[in-house]
Amino acid sequence: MHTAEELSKVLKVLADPTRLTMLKQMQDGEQCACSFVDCFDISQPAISRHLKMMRQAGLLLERRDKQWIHYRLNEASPFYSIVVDLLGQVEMIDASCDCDAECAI
Amino acid sequence: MHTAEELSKVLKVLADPTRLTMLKQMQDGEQCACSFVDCFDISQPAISRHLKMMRQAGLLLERRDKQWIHYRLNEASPFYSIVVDLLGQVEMIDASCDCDAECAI
DNA sequence: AGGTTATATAACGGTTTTGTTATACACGGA
DNA sequence: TCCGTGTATAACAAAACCGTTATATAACCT
Repeated sequence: MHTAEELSKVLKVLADPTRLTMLKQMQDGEQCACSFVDCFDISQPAISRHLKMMRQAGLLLERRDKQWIHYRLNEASPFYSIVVDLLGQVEMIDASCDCDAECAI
Repeated sequence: MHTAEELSKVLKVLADPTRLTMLKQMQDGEQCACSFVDCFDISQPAISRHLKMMRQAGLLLERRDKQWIHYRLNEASPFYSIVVDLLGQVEMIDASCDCDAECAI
C-alpha cells in the first residue's frame, strides 16, 4: 500500500517507452548497459541517465564485472509486483539485441 | 497487450498524485467536477485540465446534469484493469470531501 | 434579458523531462 | 604508464508539465 505521492513518483519513472522496454528486457535476465546502447537510437549518456533514474527509484540493482555494469530488476523493491504486472501488458517489438557475450559498443 | 509507447502515455497520465487521488475517488462512484475543486488546493482551471487529460486518455466518461458535469471511470477503456490494479495500491489520505448532494463551489 | 453558478480555454511562467555534445572517471591490457 | 573501452557526469537546449490569473462558454433562474 502506498501513498498517491509515492506511487506517482514510481509511475513517472515507468512512464517512458525506452525505460519500459529496458525493464522488459531485464525480465529476461541481467543486461549489460552496453546492450541498451546497442538497442536504442539514443546516445550512451541518455541510456546512462535512464538507468540512473530507475536505480534511484529502487527498481534496479547493478553488478560490476570488469568495465561492464550489469543491471537487473530489484525483486525486493516495494514496487516490484507493480512493475511485473505492468510489464506483462507490454508487447516486445524488436526481439533481441543483446551483446552480453561480447560487450563491444 | 499494448506497445511500450501506448502504455507509457497512459502511465504519464496516471503519474500525478492529484490525478491518482481523483481516480481513486471516482472508484467510489461518479464525482461532480466541483467536488474536486473542493478537495484539492489547486485552482478550478487546474482541476479542469487534469480532468481533460484523463478524458483525452480515454480513462473517463462524463455526464452533464444541468450546469454540473459528473465524471466516472471508463470501464470500457483498454487500460481500465491497469488503472484498477494501480488504484488498489493507493491508500486514501483525506477520506471524503464530496459535495454531490448540493453542488455549490 | 440579465445575473449567478459551473466548467473550459487562453496566455503566461517556473520547473521538469529528455535529448544532445563534451568531458571525466574506472577498469583492463600491452 | 599509456591507451582503449565502458560508464557517468556536466552543461546546455527544446519540449512538456503544471500551476497561476483572466476570460469565455454553458446552463439555470428570476
